[in-house]
Amino acid sequence: MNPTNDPMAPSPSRSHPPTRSPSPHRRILLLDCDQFFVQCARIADPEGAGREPLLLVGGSPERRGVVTSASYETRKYGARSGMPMARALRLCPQAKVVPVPRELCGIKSREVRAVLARFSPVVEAASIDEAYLDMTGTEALYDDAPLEEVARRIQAAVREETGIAVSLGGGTNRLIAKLASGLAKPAGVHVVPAGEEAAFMRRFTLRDLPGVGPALADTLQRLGLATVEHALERDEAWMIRNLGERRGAWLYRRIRGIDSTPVEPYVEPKSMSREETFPEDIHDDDALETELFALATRVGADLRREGRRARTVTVKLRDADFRTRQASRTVPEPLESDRAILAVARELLARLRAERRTGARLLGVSLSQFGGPTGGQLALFEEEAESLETDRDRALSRTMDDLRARFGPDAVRSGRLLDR
DNA sequence: TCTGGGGTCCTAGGACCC
DNA sequence: TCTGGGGTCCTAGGACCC
Repeated sequence: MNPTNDPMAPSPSRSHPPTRSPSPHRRILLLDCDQFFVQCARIADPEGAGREPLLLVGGSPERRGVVTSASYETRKYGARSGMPMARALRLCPQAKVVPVPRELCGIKSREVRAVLARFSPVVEAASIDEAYLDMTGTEALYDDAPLEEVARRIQAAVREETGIAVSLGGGTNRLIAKLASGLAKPAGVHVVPAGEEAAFMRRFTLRDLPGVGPALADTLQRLGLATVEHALERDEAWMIRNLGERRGAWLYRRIRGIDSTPVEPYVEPKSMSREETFPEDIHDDDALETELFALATRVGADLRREGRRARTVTVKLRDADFRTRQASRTVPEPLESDRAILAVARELLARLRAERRTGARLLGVSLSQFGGPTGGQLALFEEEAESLETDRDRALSRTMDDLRARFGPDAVRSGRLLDR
């Protein structure tokens, strides 16, 4: 099967400028900032972090932190992002540990995106340090230069204007671009020509594929499959029999380099959350409620800042033994006030605590189901909705937001919003 | 080794409706 | 009395990504 003839591929028109020679396939780039948080930490502190090759960016071991980004030099010792900082430091004791420079990372990320916006009208920020660009139909803009040449221009512009070193992968779809970017690092460009997708895929292990994590890799290993090469020998029916309808069909396409997922400039968020891992487990219910209050008001402020309301509140609790449990409740009328969010969250936390009473390692509050009320059932629950949140609650939360905006986050010590 | 914080998507069962 | 199928919503848990 030829991935470039994928009938699911979106038409390349959209808002693109007219093109002299419309290409029969898409041209997709993935830009990935090299060790992004390490680069930001070095820009933030040129004299300190900037001069230290052995640099680990992330949470301190005392706070049970993990590595957010490990410098290339520390990776030689086995340090990796996502690893507990305590372990990374055992592997590389000479390393300097610095916290993530959050604000600067946000600034740099926006700067990079601003550069990319000049190169394509279709840019999707996949994460703080990654973006997909759909370059389909922009050939004329770049004098029909090959995709690789365009990628190098983007790379140079980003470096010049933001000081951030990036790698780019390119191909006829997102999967190919993503895998190619891995080969491009550090500070390189790798473009897979149209028509060579299937051959390109043969070099990877199954675990290399985005979407294949430890669990699926394990399952596949038990089925006798470790590499793309191996998996290509099985037909689709075999995949579906062993992995299920959806996953089987998905993997069958994936190992052939087929991916019709479009590049989407903006996707509405579906949830927002705040959570915290405590330096030490919390056993006391009152202390836990104090943390719940802080988290609920933070996520509530986030919600109102985005002008949203939410119908579902979820409380997440991680016990001392790392078992994670959650409880959620969906109400008929969307909420936005701290008092209402907190009222639901307290009830959910009480339920989780009643089911299992051990030390709490992590607590989180998440909001989802944004938007209007459900139809139909509305009348039935009007009274309950009214008791959950009143105009007065909403007004109070907005006032608090204003005060914090004017006088700082600690301006208002709102004692017991809990009790009205 | 001792495991962050912010997300997305999928599955599966039960309730409820037609 | 016993037995349908499909759709949607809600809840809980898990996999996965950066």
